[in-house]
Amino acid sequence: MPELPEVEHLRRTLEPRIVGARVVAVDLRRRDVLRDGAGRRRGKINSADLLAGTRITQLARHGKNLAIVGDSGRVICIHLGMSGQMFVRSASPSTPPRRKMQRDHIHCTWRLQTEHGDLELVFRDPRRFGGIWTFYSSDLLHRQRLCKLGPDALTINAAHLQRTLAGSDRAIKAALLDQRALAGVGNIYADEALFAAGIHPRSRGRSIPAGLVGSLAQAIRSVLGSAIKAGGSSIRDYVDGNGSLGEFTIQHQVYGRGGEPCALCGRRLRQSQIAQRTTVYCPKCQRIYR
DNA sequence: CACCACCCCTGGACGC
DNA sequence: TGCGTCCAGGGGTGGT
Repeated sequence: MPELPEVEHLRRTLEPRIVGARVVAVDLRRRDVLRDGAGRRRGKINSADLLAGTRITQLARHGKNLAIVGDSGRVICIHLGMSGQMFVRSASPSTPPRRKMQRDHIHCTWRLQTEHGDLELVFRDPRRFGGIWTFYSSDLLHRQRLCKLGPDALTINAAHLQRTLAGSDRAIKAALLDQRALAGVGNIYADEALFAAGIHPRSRGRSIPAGLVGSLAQAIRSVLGSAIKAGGSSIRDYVDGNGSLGEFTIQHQVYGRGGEPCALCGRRLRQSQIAQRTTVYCPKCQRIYR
């Protein structure tokens, strides 16, 4: 399940391969992965909306969103949801015949001309929680979509996190998952950052001492930063821009380890539901502030 | 406004 | 082996 580190690693692996490439054709196999604000996109779509005819100039990321910018000014924004993948493969000489039943879950492909030959960029998403948004300009991407998100979690500082949490009555875990407050943290890294900062996930935001909010901001940056270095967590469906599984090197301290002993104190890690998400924490190392 | 439950969707794990 | 059931979760929507 891709969160910020996986999307950033994806951006870094795609960038050297596709920036500078020309998009010569787009094959949209499933229209309903195209989104427009809220739900499925209505109305006509032409391939220029999906960057056909442009040269890719830039890959950008905010939170879990990946933006691909073309020299026409147009931008597509990809969100991987739970099971989305973007990867590059060598282009087949001719388009294979489309089967009646599409079972590979590949919803869109872009044929790219590069100085090293033809490539195919692929968007695949079995569970279809992800999607593709199209914009006429970077400016519109920001004004219509990214403006709804909080600051990127990699750059979060104590002052901003403090401001966000100041009036919050809800569980800190729920606040960290709220992309309007902070963009990029998902279930895995929320649990890991709270463990690293020694804060119980059910603590109320407003009750956490300011100094500890600073430690939490630091923990968020640090947990995300080391996950990026390791190439993402590679749980389940994640692959990078080359289609490779990640390193599997990240040792999660709490995520997915309910019932196992805490790495610090040896107590059994507890598991419960907070904000509709499975949450794992150490009842001894993580203090609750009510 | 703040917060929360529900829903979308599929593959994989598990029980029988 | 095969089938049914349950579960994972990001984020939008609608209710309180």
